[in-house]
Amino acid sequence: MYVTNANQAVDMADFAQFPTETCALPETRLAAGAHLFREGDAVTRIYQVVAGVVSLNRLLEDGRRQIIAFGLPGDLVGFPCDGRHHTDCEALSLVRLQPFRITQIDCATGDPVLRARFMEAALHEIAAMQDHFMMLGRKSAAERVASFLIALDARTGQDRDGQRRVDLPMSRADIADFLGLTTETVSRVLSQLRKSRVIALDGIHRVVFLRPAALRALATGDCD
Amino acid sequence: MYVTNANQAVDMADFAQFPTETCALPETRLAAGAHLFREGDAVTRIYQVVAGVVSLNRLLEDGRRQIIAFGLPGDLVGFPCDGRHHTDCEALSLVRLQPFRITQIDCATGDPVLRARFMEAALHEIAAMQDHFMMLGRKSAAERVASFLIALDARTGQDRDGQRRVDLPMSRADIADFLGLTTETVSRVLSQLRKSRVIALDGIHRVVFLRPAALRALATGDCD
DNA sequence: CGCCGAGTTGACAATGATCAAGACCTGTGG
DNA sequence: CCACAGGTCTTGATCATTGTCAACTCGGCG
Repeated sequence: MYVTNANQAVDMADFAQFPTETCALPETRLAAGAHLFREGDAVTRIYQVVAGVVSLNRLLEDGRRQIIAFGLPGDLVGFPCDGRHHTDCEALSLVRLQPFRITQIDCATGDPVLRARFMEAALHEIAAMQDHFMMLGRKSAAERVASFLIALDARTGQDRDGQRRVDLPMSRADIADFLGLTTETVSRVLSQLRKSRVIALDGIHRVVFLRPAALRALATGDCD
Repeated sequence: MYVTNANQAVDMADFAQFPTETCALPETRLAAGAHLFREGDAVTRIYQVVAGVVSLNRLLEDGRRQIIAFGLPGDLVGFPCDGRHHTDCEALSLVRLQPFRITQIDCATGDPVLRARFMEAALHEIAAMQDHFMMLGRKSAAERVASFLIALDARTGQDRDGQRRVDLPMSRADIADFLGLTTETVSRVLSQLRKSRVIALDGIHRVVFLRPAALRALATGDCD
């Protein structure tokens, strides 16, 4: 999952399920904290997240971390480049994944339907990453957090009592590493949104949208 | 072109030329400042840069700009998503481009060889963008500029008198919008590198690498 | 020669990072 | 069921990096 402009829905979730019957590999399960693959690993499978959340990470030698994307249900993770993974993939919760053999995609012997869907997913991935660049390069801390909440809501938000609410299945540190901020800054922005009654926090890992319009304005910088 | 870690060569340039004979469309020429396409345009062609440089841009309503990537000779630009372009594409110099019909790629009627190369290019694009995330999210201004010079050198650098030298075909503002900085900061970092004898500036648009090792150390943060 | 845009440099401000302390969950064991 | 321990989260104080605003220089071109 990447963060997009408020007015652009993230549509990875709209993808039709991959045709599992054509290449039935058993579902993989992963406990929170476990790694599915690491940067540099040879790619033999790609995975569609069925349930739970994963993160795609890159590390710098000195420990700085950037989360490239979160993998939510419906997302495809593990795009190869020259046969290798270019990120770590870590489970943030109990995760279920549907694996697909890479051989079914990258050569002429594979399934054309699967290959076409894979191509489509890769192009969506590129478009989503392009949106995310704008955020990392040009948006303020408040804009980033607001954009993140809106994007997450578009993917996994629920209606309850006429209010949108969204779970944050990841830690503040994960959010910070995704947005290019520190945990302290993420925490401060959330507190500020809470104090200004734009959101409410229902426990640490659930956000209720009190004034969605204000949040949208914040995300796009229209509040000035 | 994206900026990668210093130790990872940008390899888009290694791609075999696309088989132009299979779908011979005439080369497109574009003057500096002209737009090849804009965000939202329907995608009918994708293009391989033959000569010159283009930039792929995204804009925020308030004018903030992020350059997603520079398109250097060999690079493929115009990846579609749901049939639309998701960035503007602007020529930064006189540019020559080889167009390809999108119909040859996205459906079963297309050329399999071309489609495979397109797939490969898309996956390389994803990997390159992942590298760039680390820079925008986690690197300091000096690290970004140093990384940028090294990445550009890997693509278009020349040897002369035993020294590497690289042209900067874009303005300081373009570099800033690519790196998520301001023109002033880019200028200051370049001045500082010049004063510390890491680089020399041979005119505004040419950099000579005096101490490449120091530049590499700077790019990866090893200088501390 | 003078103009004009791009680039550079300086002074200052602001945003977000860092460092530190305290509060709050959550799981474990008595 | 409660107490404790360890991590996560929040909040405050301070600092550093980078952005902003402004002045000035440089280089190309009429």
